[in-house]
Amino acid sequence: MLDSVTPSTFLSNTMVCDPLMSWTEIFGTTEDDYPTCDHQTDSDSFWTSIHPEHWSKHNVCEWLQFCCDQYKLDANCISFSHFNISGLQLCNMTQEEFLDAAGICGEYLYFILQNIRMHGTSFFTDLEETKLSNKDCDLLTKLPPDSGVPSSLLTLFCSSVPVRDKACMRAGGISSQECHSHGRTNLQSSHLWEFVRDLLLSPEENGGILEWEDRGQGIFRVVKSEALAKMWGQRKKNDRMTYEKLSRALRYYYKTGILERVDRRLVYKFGKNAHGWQENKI
DNA sequence: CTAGGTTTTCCTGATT
DNA sequence: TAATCAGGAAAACCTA
Repeated sequence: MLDSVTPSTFLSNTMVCDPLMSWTEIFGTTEDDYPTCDHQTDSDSFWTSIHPEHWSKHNVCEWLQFCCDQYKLDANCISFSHFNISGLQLCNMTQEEFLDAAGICGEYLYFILQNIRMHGTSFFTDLEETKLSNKDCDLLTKLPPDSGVPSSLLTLFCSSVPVRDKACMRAGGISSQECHSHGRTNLQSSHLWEFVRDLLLSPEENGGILEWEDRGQGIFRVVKSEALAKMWGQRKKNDRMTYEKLSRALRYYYKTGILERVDRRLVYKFGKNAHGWQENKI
C-alpha cells in the first residue's frame, strides 16, 4: 500500500490491502524493528500498546523515525522541529497542521496515526492473521470522508490490485484510473513493470520519459531511455542502473505475458497479464 | 534455512 | 559507430 523500495514494506503495491490489517505484520514484531525502543520488551508493538495520546515527545520522534525506516519514507521531508511535541499534542494536530509539518509523507503518517488512535490494537489484532478480507477491504473503502483516511491513501490500496479484488474499491467510489493517476504514491511500485505503468499514468511525474503510442492497445514508447534507467535506479537505490540492464528486465516480461514484443526500437506493449493500465477499466 | 520469483549484471551476436 | 534488441547464464535480493 504505501509503497516501498522493497516489496515487503508497507507501501508495496503487491500487498494492496494487507498492510492495513495486521499491525504487527506491518511494523514487524522483532526488536530489530524498534532500533531505539528500550521499552520494547515483548513481541507486541509498542506503538499500539500505548495510546498515542500518552506518547512522550521521545516516543513521537521515535515513531516518526520508525515509520520512515519501515516504509522507506524520506525523513528529509519531515519538519522534525514541528514534532517536538507530546503524543497528546500530536493527536490534537489538525490534518492540515500535520501535513504541513510532515510534508509529502504527511498523508501516510497521518493515516497511520489515525488508525492507531481510532482502532488501537484491536483494529489490527482482531483481524485474521495477515490478509485483508474482502469484507475488511470493503469496510476500509466505506470509511466516511472525515474518518481521517486521506483519499490518496485509499488509492494506494487499489494500486495493482488483482482484478478479483477490485470490487472492494468500487465500493469506495475510487476507480482504478484514479488509483494510478495521483501523485507519487502510485509511483512506489515494487516491480519494474508497475513502475513503468504508473509513470505512464502520471504525466506530472513522467517528464516526457515515457509516452503512449497507442493508449487503447497499451503500446508505449520509451522516449528518454537514460532518464528512465536513472529513475528506476533511484527507485532501487542503484546508481549503476542502465537502460541496457533495465531493458533486459523488460524483455523477461515477454515470457510471463506482462509485456508483448513490438518490433520497434524502444517500443513496448502491455500484455494480457499486465493490469491497471487500461483507461476506464478496472 | 530453502525454494522460487524478480531483477541485476555480463556477455555475444544481430539489427537499426 | 553507437544505440538497441535478443537471450543465455549466473549472481543477487527478497519474500513466503
